Amino acid sequence: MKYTALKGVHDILPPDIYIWQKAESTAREIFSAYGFQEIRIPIIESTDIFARSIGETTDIVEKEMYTFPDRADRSITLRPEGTAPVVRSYIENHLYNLPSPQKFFYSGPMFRYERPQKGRFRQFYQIGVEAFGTAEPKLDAEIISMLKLFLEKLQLKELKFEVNSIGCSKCRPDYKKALLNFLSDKVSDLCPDCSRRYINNPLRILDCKNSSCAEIRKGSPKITDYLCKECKSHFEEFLSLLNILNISYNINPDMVRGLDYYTRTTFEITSPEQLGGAQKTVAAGGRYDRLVEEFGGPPTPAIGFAIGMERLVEILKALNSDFCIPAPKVFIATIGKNAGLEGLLIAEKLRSKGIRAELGYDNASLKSQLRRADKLGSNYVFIIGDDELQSGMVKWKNLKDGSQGETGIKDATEFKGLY
RNA sequence: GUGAGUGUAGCUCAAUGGUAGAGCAUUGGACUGUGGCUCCAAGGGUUGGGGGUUCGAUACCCCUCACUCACCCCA
Repeated sequence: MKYTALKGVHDILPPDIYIWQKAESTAREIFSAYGFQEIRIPIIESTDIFARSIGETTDIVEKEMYTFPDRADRSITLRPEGTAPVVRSYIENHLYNLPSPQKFFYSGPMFRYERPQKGRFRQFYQIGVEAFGTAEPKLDAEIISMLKLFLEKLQLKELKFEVNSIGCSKCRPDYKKALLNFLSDKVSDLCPDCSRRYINNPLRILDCKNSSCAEIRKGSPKITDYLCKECKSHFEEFLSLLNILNISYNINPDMVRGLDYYTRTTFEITSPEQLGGAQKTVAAGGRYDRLVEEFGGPPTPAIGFAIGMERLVEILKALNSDFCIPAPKVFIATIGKNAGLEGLLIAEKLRSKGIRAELGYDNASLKSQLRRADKLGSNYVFIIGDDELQSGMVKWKNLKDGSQGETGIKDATEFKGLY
């Protein structure tokens, strides 16, 4: 094959596209009900927007970004995630002058240069939301509830909600110190990755899947025991609201998100492994109360999440949820040139009324036209040949029950079966 | 970046070193103007690419490319 898609990118074709559309329209419907408005952000940004927000030492920034110089030698990056561009836009367009909180959603492709596998791609799609301007835990709970409602609308019930609080700039250093202290005499027993993390990013040791590391960190201090007064009460209120909203969740004190900007609330929605492969996180997010300020905006607490569309769609397919594939209302089979013209006129009239009408082509035999009508799932066929032109009638046939009859050519477009 | 597996028809897969096949799909016919079911037929292949061993390679060896899965990381 001469031309193939690049590694880790893929075409989304029918019939899968209907699952995507269903997920997207459901997101729009639910998110709008919560007051989230769509914003469209660029796919390319200055590299430092991502480097500064996600964190210089994270894997995303260190080795996964599609970064290249443009013609004027500026460093450009294909967005690996949506939060940083939305924050940039929020500040650049002075959206903080609008009444708070401001709530947005976006949808589109993200890019990360990784080895592809099930549920992980170089170009992948996210639907994400970001809400700015209040630190109240009510917003955190509302957002989780919105996500739950969205998933329920799509008939997904087997997903698990995990929540945690990773504190703030005040309390996290204390916890980090306690963790380092706990691990100090065990560093040599950690896996090579984790001994590196001990230096750059000790919190990440918590979610290492290596079984010996899991053993070593048994009995390690928990972040939730080290939260400062404010973070602690924020977390407790958040949890009590989840209870009031009847949302079941696990507190997972080992869940550390991979991006540097997170503070306080973090959460993940995961699927059972048999549904989505090893990449089981379908949606994830958290608070980033300092990021707007760090980007040069006014101090503005914020929270958001992103849904991995490919992973979501994979689960929907595994669950065999049925999504309707649009079928034509009527297929117009014609025999001969004159009848072909008459069929074209009828089809055009129906289409202008928004009714999907298909035509037979290429002088195909009536049989093959009917076969095609059947394959398309058409409800009705109209049959027009010389006999019909003579008598001024159209033969109709209902392909679902096999009934047939005649109607005048003049009022074929009013045929009751089509409405 | 690391490791493993797989590449044969549009798809799913056979062919144990001896003439590349089946099912499904496609197109046509049986049924000259009536779909689905059935039967018949046809089209469709440089066996991913390159090299090697051999009288002979889809099969064995080497290289390469692609895909898949997993690690890592993340949505």
